[in-house]
Amino acid sequence: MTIRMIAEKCGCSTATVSKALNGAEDVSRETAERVRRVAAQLGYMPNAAARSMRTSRSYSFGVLFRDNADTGLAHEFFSGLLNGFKRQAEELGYDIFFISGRLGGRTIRYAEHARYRNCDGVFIANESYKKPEVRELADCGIPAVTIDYTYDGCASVQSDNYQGVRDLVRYIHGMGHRRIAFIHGEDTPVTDVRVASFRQTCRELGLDIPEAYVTEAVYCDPASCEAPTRRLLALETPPTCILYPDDTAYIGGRNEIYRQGLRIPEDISAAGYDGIDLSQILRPRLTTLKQNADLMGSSAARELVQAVEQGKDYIPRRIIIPGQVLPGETVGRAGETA
Amino acid sequence: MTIRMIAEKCGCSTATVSKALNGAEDVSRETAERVRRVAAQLGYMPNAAARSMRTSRSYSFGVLFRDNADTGLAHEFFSGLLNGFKRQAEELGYDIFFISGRLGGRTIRYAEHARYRNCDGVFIANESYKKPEVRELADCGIPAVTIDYTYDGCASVQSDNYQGVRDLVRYIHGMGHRRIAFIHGEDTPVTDVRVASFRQTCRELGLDIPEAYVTEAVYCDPASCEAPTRRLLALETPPTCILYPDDTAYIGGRNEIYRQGLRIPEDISAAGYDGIDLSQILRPRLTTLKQNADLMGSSAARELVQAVEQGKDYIPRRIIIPGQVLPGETVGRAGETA
DNA sequence: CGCAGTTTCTAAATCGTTTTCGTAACGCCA
DNA sequence: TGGCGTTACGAAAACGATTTAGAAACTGCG
Repeated sequence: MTIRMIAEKCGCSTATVSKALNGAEDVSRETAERVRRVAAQLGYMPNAAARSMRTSRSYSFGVLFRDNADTGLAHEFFSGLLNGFKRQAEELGYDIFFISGRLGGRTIRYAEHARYRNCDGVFIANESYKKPEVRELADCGIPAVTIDYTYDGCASVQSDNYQGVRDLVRYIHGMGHRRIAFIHGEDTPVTDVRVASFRQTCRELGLDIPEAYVTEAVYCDPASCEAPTRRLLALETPPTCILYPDDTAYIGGRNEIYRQGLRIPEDISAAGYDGIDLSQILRPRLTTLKQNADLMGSSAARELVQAVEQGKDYIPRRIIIPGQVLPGETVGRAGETA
Repeated sequence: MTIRMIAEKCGCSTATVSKALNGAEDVSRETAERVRRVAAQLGYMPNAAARSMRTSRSYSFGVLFRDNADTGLAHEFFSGLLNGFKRQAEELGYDIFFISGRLGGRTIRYAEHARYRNCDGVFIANESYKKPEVRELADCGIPAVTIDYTYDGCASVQSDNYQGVRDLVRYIHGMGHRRIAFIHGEDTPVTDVRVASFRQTCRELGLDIPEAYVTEAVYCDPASCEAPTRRLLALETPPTCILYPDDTAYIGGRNEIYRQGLRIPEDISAAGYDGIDLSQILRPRLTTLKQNADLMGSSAARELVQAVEQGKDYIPRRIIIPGQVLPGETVGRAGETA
């Protein structure tokens, strides 16, 4: 079913058919209707490749997700991000495909891949922004939106990690806790923000946080939280509440706490981050901060469409999406102050 | 950078450039090398749309994943499936994009979407195979591979659910259990196979399974497992081990078991299905059956490439991927027989 | 009737690649 | 020299859409 067949059946030219289907001005209402009727009847679908070649618009977005580790899509935060992006992008008329570093047994740079597929925009999430190859992609002239990271000249959507940690700490403080520890994730820009917010918020609240209370583990790696948890519990004045890098990592802490014969939250309180399903399934229900991954994804899609359609006029924006404290049962009321 | 620019710079025709880059026979080695050198130097990338139009091959696969529910990608089994498929497809030279029911604010049938994008093959996973629209996609002439479901004329990759349940039950039987209950998922073809295997295996083992031992919950829905678990534990002769629909759903059972003041595995044993990360993180570590999602995905990609490249000659195959019992700590040794 | 203006349509070029078919050049042999 | 086979290359035609520039038809007006 090409445009030519419709033209023949309608007794008009392909130009007219094209214009009729695209709602151009200079085609009479009757002709337009006839063309559309015939097209529908023949089950016509335009050929994306042909259209793309002529218009140099593919109506597709490339998505860059970490492809090495298994954690690419498995993590609920990122799958939520992708879902939100996908849904909104499709609603606005763009399909999405994955940008990868391999194609046909050969290694290919991300930017090459994006150019090869002619994508109109790229969505960069869950990749190491330090890699020069990623920066090349962000800078290669194709509009891009990044997640939780700012390149200049590039729009970004960021989870409000500063306010998130702040809200969480204030909530915990409001439950009476004065000795709060933070086992944070490995060194990344996001971690920097969270730790900075933690320290600043504690300062504002007049809490004295010993250095030993701020320690490092690995995101999504429960085992990495066991030793830090053990060390915290063994301190002379242990914390009354521990913040974990994320909900998944919390499991490691929880295992360690139980192993020590302690109860949550009676003996020690704990909080996670992300607000994935798991956190709400566990008993006691985890107190955590829910990141609005879906909204982040859909905002990114809307922003990317703006960037594409405004072209040169577009001014990159930074969109901050707030999270929300999800009070669970793992942060109990602490009676006394430290 | 088009092929024409390379031609000019090399002083030859576009035909020669094309042939040189594609490794055709009738081009001298020197010319081929010169062309390739210039192409690399200019950072040439072919235009996928143009190539696709000419060859009517897009080197892309459409992927159909359930897009309504949130569970689309969040579930580790499906994200594993997708990851495996994606990696292998890209290795073989195919990009992947998502087929969806919406495009540009309009509703579109899956098959239309697939035709629009000219994809060379489609990968159908995690969708209700009962929907006529899905069947239309599978039948629309584009080679397709389905997961855990057989359409005729269509290749499929299936997890060996029969053997999986069988292995799991035999493992549990080997641990001394004689009263085994199965809380299975909602009515789907996969569930049918698992329940059939459960009954048959029990029969082979000479176990008498009362009707009340086989009951229904909902996949990935922990809450749905609470009541069935409660009912099982309240029976006059309760089971000594309960199989859950999947690892996630098990959490609901676990919560209920703990609420009753019982211990796992001392008082009651339990097993999951899927072998997602969560199962190995929990303490006690969950005894479960690991489905090899990654291998299923990559097998599907290989099979789809076969189907595409063999064309008419291709004979659809059904590929069965075995799972593996992951012995954890939730199935204990049962002392006596029932 | 002639002219200008408007509406509706079409011919043809174009996007970047692959592929077919033709042919020039060359070497070889009789 | 003529004929033949081989090798290396190029001209040109596709693929299916959009778009530009212009033509045809019609209207209205003096």
